[in-house]
Amino acid sequence: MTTVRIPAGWPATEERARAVQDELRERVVLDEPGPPPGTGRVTGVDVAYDDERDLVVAAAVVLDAATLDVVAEATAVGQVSFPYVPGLLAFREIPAVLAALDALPCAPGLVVCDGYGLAHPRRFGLASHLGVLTGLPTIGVAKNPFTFSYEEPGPRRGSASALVSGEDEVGRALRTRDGVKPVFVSVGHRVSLDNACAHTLALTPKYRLPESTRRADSLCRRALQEATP
DNA sequence: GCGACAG
DNA sequence: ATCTTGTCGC
Repeated sequence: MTTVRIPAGWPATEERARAVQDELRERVVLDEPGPPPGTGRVTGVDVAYDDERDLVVAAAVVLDAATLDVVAEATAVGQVSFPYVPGLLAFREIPAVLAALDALPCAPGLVVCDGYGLAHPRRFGLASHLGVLTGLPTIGVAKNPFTFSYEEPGPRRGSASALVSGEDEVGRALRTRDGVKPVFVSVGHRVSLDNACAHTLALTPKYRLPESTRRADSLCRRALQEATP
């Protein structure tokens, strides 16, 4: 397990963090379709915390997109770099996620984040931010609708409806399993919304959440246990 | 002003 | 995120 380094100039206040989002937002690429589902590699990233010691552990798990077999994995531990503030999640999670991605022995391909991308108060969520910093194609798959509204999609797997912020469609509520609560998909960087949903469906042959995030979630929890006496 | 609010 | 056992159902 490698160690997290907090990037130079990492914001220390909410005001500065919002300014960074407003600045980096300009660099998001939204006009690329992204890699075709079922090809190449897909990497799930997730983070776990120990609030007692202000510890954070991130995991990155690389899957073969066709078989969903694990190809590689890496973890990173470090000190928490920012409190949890709705809308500023990226500043809490990204340093650890970057360290885990750096520790991988191979290229990650498409990165699937636990959270949002475009669906964000300033249109620059975790997935967008990670995409801009790494240049990698990214998407966000969240478990909750955050502050957004949506119409309940149809009951079957594959049904989807718009995730709405005012006038804009910022993502999609996507049913990944029959009769189960939808997930909330949004674009991060260099991937279209249709393609992001197709990837999400390809990653959910058995469970509600993408196999990538399930793997990353269990790995970072295990690693946190081992890092905590 | 008050409440809600990804993880 | 995290605290947490058993339990209902395929």
